[in-house]
Amino acid sequence: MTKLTIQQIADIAGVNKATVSRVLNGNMNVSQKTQEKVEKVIREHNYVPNTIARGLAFNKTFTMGFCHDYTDKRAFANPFFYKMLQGIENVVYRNDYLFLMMSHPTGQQKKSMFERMVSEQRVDGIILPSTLLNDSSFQLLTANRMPFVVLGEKEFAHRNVHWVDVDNVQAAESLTERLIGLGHRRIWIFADRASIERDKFIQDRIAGYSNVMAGHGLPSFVVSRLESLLTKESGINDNSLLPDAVICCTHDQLFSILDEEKKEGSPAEFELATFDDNPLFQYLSKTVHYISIDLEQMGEQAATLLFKKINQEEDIPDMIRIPTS
Amino acid sequence: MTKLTIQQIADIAGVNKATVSRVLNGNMNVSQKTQEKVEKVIREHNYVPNTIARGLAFNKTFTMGFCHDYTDKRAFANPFFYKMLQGIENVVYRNDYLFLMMSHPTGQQKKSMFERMVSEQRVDGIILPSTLLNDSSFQLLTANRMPFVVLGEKEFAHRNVHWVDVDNVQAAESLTERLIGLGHRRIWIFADRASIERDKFIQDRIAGYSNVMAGHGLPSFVVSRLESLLTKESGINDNSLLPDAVICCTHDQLFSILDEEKKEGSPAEFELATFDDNPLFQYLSKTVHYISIDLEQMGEQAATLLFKKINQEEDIPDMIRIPTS
DNA sequence: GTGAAAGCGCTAACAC
DNA sequence: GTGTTAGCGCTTTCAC
Repeated sequence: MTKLTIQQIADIAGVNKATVSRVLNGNMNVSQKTQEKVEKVIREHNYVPNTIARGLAFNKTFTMGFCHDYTDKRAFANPFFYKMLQGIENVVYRNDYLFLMMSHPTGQQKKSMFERMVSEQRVDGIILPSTLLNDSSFQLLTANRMPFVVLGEKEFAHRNVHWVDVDNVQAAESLTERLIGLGHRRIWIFADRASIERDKFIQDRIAGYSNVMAGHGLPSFVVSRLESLLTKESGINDNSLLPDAVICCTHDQLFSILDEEKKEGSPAEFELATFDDNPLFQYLSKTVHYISIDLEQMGEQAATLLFKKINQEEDIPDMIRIPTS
Repeated sequence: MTKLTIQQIADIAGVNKATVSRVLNGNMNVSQKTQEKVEKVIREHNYVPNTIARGLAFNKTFTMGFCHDYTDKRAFANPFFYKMLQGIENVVYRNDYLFLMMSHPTGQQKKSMFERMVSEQRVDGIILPSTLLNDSSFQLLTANRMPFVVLGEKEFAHRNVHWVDVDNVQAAESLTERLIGLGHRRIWIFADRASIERDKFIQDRIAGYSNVMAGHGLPSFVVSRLESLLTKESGINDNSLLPDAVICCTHDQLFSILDEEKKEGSPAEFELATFDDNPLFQYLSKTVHYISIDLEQMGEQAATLLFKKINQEEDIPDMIRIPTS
């Protein structure tokens, strides 16, 4: 049994292939009787139309792509990343599209799958993480008139680029409120100096933290040196001068504190908090407070936005912020 | 600048589109002069042929797919998984194919992307993990004459299925040799009862371990209860009756031992060993010996095998075993 | 060596 | 309501 074509179905049903096409596409100009007859044949023969040919006729692929860089292991290690993919798929489904993933490894001489997919027009639109948006990928996308949506922090400034990102200010606010609610008063925030200047999301997190601290009449402390957090090296013995809780802006920082504690042998006397969950947390001796981000919603928003671009709708928001909980 | 077609290139170059096609496909029936002229136009206009149309003419997609189940987070959490994808891409490249990934989540009512990709013939072949091969996926693949290769342990017995797997016997042998080389003599192997009976890869690992132990005149101990490994509950105080090294057949078991040690507060006095690396290992207080598997090679082998099937070559091996180091 | 024309499987504009 | 035909962008006979 070789793959059936629309012509064969038409022959079996004793109609023209155009009629079969009409049935397939829910065109109303078909009599009840013919429709049922054709549907019966389709069902009995398990006929599935060839989307390649369909795409050629429509000049569409009915496919949405997601691009990742698998040299960036962090994303994949995060199980919530899959929640986001799930969110995208939900929306892709509703639009009867296919969803596929492709790679765009950094630092390769040959064309990445991303570059090929875009230049060969194998997808109607692409979702990509902000880490992959740079001059060259932007050029490629626009030169090929490929609609795209970016996930993550907005580093690459350009008009006509659409973003979906987490609301980091709000996230930091909620997290700080939570720690205060737990009775903490000497809450510090830990971020490295370079990223404070460079990364918008770090600045947002610090801003959210400061807002809440100020609102409660508490002082803010932004520290960027690991040593200042640890009793021994700071030489401070008076615990009241040290934090009772530390918010780490990134997971790397959180782990650096834990590593240091392990080396010193004695756990510092403060609680830890950070953004987003991590599968490692359950294996740690210390409890880590974190604020979780609804990545499924983030995926859904990104896909919805991309469909709007694909369908050339008006009034597309430049940026969507996902709240946290 | 809208997307160029072969016809436009032909017009610009002042030749027939068939000639352009011949140039694109390296057909030799083109004069040196014409060829250079056409190539120049192609280069100057950055023309990339539409693979969808190309595929329609060839009745091929020039695309290889990889299917995963993102409800199974283990695979993705393992950074070496990407080494495998890299291996696949290497081979896919050499064959001038595209490579894409799709999902096949378990327990969904609607058709998965995998099911759609297969039934709509969007790929020429598929690589899938053994966890996803079952009666229904097998049916679908064969009904659509879709070539496929399975990665991982051979659970689903069926003629005409091709597998690429790790050589678990050899892996266990190397690991055991290593531990003996480190001076260990009372080496035990830990595997849960159900999987000893059910899983071929566990049986292979135990076999490899037993071979080497026997070869050194040492006794083999296969244990499947956690308690028998831990001093306190076994009530044994004589350390010489307990192991000095334990090989865990799975990472789950390794972590169950670590959890138990943490609860008891005192680390057991034996070393741990297992198969395959894990990003968590560096965060553990205890050193874990492991044997690493060349997943890049595994990916390459799988893709090579799949191309052989796609090209309907003869003499395709049913199964390829990847050695470990 | 090159061009003209048919065809891959499908959709859509136009007849009837 | 249904059939006919042209065409999506490409490859591939088959002429010349």
